[in-house]
Amino acid sequence: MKQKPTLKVIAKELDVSVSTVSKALRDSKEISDETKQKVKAFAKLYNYRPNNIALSLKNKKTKTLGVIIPEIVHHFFTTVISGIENFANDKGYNVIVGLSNESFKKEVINLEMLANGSIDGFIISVAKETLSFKDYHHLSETIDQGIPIVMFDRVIDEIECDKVIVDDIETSKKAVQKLIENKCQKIGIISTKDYVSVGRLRTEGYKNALTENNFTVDENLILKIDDKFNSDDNLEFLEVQISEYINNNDIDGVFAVNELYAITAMKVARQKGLRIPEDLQIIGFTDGVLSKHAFPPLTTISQHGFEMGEEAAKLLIDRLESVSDDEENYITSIVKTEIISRETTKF
Amino acid sequence: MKQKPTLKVIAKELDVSVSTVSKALRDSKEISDETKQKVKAFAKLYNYRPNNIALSLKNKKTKTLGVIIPEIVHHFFTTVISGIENFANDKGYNVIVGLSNESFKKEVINLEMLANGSIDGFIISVAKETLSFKDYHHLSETIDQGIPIVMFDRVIDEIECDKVIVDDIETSKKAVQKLIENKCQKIGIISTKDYVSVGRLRTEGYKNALTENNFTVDENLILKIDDKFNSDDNLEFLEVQISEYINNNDIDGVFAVNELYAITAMKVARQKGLRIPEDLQIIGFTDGVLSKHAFPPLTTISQHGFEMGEEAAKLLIDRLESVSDDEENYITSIVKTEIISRETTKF
DNA sequence: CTGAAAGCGCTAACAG
DNA sequence: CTGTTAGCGCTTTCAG
Repeated sequence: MKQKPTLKVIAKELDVSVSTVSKALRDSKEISDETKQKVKAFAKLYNYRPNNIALSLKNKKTKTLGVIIPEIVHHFFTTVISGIENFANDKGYNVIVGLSNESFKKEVINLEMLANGSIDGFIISVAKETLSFKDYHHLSETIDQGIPIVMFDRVIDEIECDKVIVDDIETSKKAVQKLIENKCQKIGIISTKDYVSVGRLRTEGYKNALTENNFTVDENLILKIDDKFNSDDNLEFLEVQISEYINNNDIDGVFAVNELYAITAMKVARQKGLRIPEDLQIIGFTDGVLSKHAFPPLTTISQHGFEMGEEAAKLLIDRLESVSDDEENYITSIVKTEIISRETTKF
Repeated sequence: MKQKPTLKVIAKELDVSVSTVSKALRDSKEISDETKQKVKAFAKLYNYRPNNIALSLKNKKTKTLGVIIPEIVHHFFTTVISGIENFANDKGYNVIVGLSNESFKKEVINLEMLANGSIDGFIISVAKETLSFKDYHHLSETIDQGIPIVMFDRVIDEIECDKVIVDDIETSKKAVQKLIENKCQKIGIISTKDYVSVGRLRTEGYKNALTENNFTVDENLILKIDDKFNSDDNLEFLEVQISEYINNNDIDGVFAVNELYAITAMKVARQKGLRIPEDLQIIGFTDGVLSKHAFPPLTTISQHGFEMGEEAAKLLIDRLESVSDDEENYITSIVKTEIISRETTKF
């Protein structure tokens, strides 16, 4: 087992000083070509690589980003991470991921663990529990300490920071619009509780589309699923809620706020003997594996998670590397969505 | 924006030395209760937290694990990460993820980027390209440098290190056995090219089951999909390969080496007018969202990714924290699998 | 052109 | 009981 060489050992070996080695390797013009050659050759031979930790300590920056998400077993978040990784790596940054499992406490712990020098900034999608508690002190405190945060997807209006979102209202409106154009008469929405910003906004878009088309908004047609916790844990619970909803309401079109809800609605509807899309048209949100491989393949709104990730990483790195502290100059970036028409809608 | 306090500022503020503060905070018995009280109160007030980077530099360990996987947009890997995170966090470790995108080069870069002090050890599932190139120098070199590696799922026999795998041969045998018991007469397998260890082994298990039951092994019934790259990128290619295979072979049972292959086979078979499970029974490998939400829900082998992740993290942390360097004492841990019977098999 | 020294934040051996 | 010092690996003045 051969140890990693340090500047010190190279210096000793070559009988020069540490600072000479350091300078030679960074091609300082203070150093003679001869020594440079010698040092570089030696360094290459022994495969010298500067120690990241030492650099971090010295430079007060780690070149790593902390990403905190509610859960990783989720196609959307996973594509976002890909986007972040992709952009960050190109810029020489690493990515540490922390999972909150939708828990406020775990989110706080993760944040604190990483805020002590491990990372330069955060990219975060807030846990449902945090949203429902409305306790954001951990977030404002880290920003206060000079660690920038970029929020994506589930954002908090009260916190000032860079954000990347989808235009939930507008997008949802378009989806419902499509259902209306497809001759649906009674259109429902399967959403989340209102404290989840995306659920609230998408519901708003749904309502907007209805009123603009002179449909009346029937609150009974708005199902707000209660799943504070990992949705995989209570699949059956989800199913009964949706099943009840579909049985009690004679809808012919439904907009679901995420893939899982859409898929489940489809399953339940089929059990009830409804044909899709003839009897019931369905549009989901988030274009993941489930939608693509569902039977029939689901018409859905593509959220472009990869681009969101890239954009979030870009905003964060820009802020980290900008010389000026434009504290007030926060930007919220809206990434485009598109409807991918597959087979759960007539057109 | 209030700066993070350091020992130094606390020391100055309280007019004691840095080491006194350090010792007081760690409850050293060298320090008087009075000073301890004072220091701790102050530290709490200003929310002091030791700087991770400084600790890392001092201790020569970072308490973070590097996880390198081929792609993150993949349910199995994602559950493994969850397992790793879960175990690692409990032990006070963080997790950095690197994605190789199945590329040899990116794998090497990721490894090198992190091996320079950023992490204490690696957990890795090897990229397909690396497997096919058979170039493992980056792996042996990092082990050589004293950085332990734990491989999972896609492992390399030639490299000595801890490993976490599933008993692919035995498990696949059981799956095929089930098909035989379900009265399938002509059973095929949809696998990967042989350089992917799991594909090779699962094919071996398939053959074993057949011969043990006095079936003849027909090489035509063994489809080896060629997808060096991200399978999402060439879905259609996958589909034509499987479609051709199903059309040319009159099989009534098929074992697919992963979810996607199984789902695709199902889709293709249905297009061909085959009823499932009446005309064709299908068993997949890896219990992910696709299998669960497929129509009909897929009978599959649960690979227990979460447990694999936990086990990998455990092996790595054990090795990191063990005093003795049991270089030779590598262990390969086999995690159990189980067949989850759903609706693509008769029983 | 080269080296000594200081410092990033922290710990620990050693003096006092 | 408290402080000084050295050192982790590196960069960067500042002297020489």
